[in-house]
Amino acid sequence: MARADTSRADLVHERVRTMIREGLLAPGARVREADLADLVGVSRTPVREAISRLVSEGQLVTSGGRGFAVARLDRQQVIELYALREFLEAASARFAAQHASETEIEALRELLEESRTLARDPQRLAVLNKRFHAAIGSAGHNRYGEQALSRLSDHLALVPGTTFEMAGRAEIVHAEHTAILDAIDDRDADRAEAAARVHIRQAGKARLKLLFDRI
Amino acid sequence: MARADTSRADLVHERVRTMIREGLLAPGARVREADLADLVGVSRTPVREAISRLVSEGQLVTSGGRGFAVARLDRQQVIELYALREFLEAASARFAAQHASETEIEALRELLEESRTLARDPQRLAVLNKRFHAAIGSAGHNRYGEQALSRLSDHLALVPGTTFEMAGRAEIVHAEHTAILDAIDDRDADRAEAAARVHIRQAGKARLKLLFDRI
DNA sequence: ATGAATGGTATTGCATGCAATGGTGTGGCC
DNA sequence: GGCCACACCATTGCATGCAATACCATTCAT
Repeated sequence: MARADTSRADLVHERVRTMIREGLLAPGARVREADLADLVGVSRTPVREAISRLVSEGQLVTSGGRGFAVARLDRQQVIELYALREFLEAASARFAAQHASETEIEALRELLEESRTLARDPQRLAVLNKRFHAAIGSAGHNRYGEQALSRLSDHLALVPGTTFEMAGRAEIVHAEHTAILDAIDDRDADRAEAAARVHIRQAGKARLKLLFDRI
Repeated sequence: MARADTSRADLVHERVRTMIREGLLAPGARVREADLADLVGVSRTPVREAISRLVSEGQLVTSGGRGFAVARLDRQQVIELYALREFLEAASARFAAQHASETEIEALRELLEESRTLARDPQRLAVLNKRFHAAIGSAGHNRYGEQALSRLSDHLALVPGTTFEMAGRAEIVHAEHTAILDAIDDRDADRAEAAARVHIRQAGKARLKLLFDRI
């Protein structure tokens, strides 16, 4: 079985990522090789490969001497994460302004419409928000940028809560997203980059405020 | 043996990275699990973990149905790499301007001096150049930024040749590095960011020219 | 009652063995 | 002489088994 479009290790890796993203595996939660092996129905060997990758990616940490745990970010890490995100989203927006196809821009427009009209609850808005940023990343047609962004998004999933719980946040985000998309649509790379940067700076501020209030 | 400061998988991973960085493993070179296991003196299990990580990082690719090979970047990938690098180095420079200690700035100054006075051959200059950029990354005190930069540097190692082979390149690089460091020293984040961006754009142009000429 | 020592146990780290797969070389046939 | 088929072999994917370790609970002594 030297071939398989997706190895069992990939399966486990993806499964854990999803579980973290969906909150089934919260920061600090313990992760055991044998448990994962049972859950996915494979032996410990591919599980180890997946875990090894997740540790090197920073999603899991080796918990003392006793197994692994989902990483838990401290305040400083969240600050650093958003500081870098400012640049990565700015890069994405610029690339999208330069390289997005008309179809991709339309898809972005639809995502924006959906979050404005259909979505009310914070959870759904948070999902749509993630999709919007991922779609910009993919519209930039830069493999390295997209991968860096996807990894950063994995790390963001380790920060508890969503800023969409805050009153008025949805409207602000919508306005900022619109500004980014309009700039991309106009093929104005500088403006797209600047708009993305402003957006992430505001998002970071909101996030830290939320984190500070609830801790 | 549930504890070891560095597992055998880490050892293999680091070893391969180093071999690629130092050119012992050129892009396209075949990589076999058993060979690596013999080389490092471990069994195939930790080797597989390391390879799995290297593949997910993009350093290795699964070569058809037959084993692995060191990744080979095409022209488009090099373009994308430098497009992203512009942003990551800009981020690094900004962070360094904001957070570098005086000691770190002094170390940067010394690296610059060394490459101006001591180094003549392209290989040595390329090494010093890498160290300079890595030092800026580390002086920024942003874990995520530093890791993203280190990963990008691994990818750069997959591009053959060095621009320091080009006549007059050393002087240009030195001037641009000086501009970045001066801005960091002045704690002028905007200027540092802009200078880094200009530098990488020029570096990218030089790199593509070199690649185009030799292919 | 509290602290320290000790044995048991949960859990990882690694090696080995086996099966599956795809390429590669060889021989036969047209 | 060229082409196709077949068998072999190299190489990976995975499961299992064993050893080592650090935690945890329990017990004993003070």
